[in-house]
Amino acid sequence: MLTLPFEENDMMCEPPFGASFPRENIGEQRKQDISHPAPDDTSETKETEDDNSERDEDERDACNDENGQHKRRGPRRKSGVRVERVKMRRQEANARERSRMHGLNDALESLRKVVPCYSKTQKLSKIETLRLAKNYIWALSETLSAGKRPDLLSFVQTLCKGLSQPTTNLVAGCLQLNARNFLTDHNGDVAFSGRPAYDVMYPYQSSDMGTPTGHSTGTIDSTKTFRPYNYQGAYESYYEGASPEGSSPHFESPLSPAMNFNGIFSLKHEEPAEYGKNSHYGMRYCGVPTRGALAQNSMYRMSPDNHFPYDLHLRSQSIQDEINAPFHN
DNA sequence: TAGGCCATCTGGTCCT
DNA sequence: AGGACCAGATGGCCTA
Repeated sequence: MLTLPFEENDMMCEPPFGASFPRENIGEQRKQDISHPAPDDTSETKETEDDNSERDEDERDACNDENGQHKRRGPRRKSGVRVERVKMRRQEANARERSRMHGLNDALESLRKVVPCYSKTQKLSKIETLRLAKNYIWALSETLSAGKRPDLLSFVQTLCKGLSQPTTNLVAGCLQLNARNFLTDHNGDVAFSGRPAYDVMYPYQSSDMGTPTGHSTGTIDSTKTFRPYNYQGAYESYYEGASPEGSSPHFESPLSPAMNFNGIFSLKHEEPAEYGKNSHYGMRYCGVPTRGALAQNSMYRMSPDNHFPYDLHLRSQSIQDEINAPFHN
């Protein structure tokens, strides 16, 4: 049984109209008044109206029965069949609608996994996911057009534009968490200690990047301008001697987030098994470095010594404080 | 308890 | 006619 019995649905839809009527959408009420004849004092559905019409018909039948007896006429029976069919179609439509919404939610979940902050335990709301995704695209575009390495703080501030305070905190928390992987050196510059944040969150086999599963667009080909970059290999080799994860979160997963850049982003993320444990959130640096033409002025360029593509300027004070500053004004 | 978020139902509209 | 899409309504759940 996919839905509640029809009668129950009717009951659900029969609260007094005035009692539940919005709230704030006066303008929409006008719109609704145009498209929907205003119900008197109920929000009965069309189906209930059908039922009412049936009842009315019954009453008319009863009234028209000169003998004072209930008479069932032909058309009445036909109407019952029709109503049954309407009910069935309505239930089928409900099932389709549920399925459609599930598909939409699946897509949204996929989106959650490729935006910079993902937690299985503390999911971003739908609206925040969309906002963050938009900001993320915007931030990456800005960075690419700027042609230089982004400042982490400004990058995150762009990410957090328009986001709610809780989401901002979450994103900032992601960065702070992963910022622990970075230690400032004596010059105040940033040196990386341990695996890069991305890698920490998404460990994968080096070979996976070359042959990403799913919708990879980046065939490794030396003739191509862009080619998928093997984060793992580069970072592992570069930070080989660095301290291990230490206290940073470590997620064991054979899954690989394939990220290829071929003029467009092609992101693939599969959820690490350990993801979300201990309330850890992942900040993934989804910029894709190349060794080709783009690399010339790109912040994604991987220098010969394989520096981390992001120039991280971690100040003494909390990143989160700075990010949150606009909210306190 | 109020408010936010979500799933579901529902009817309207558009398209095939 | 029927399906897809959309938006409004509603109730449940959760959290501050």
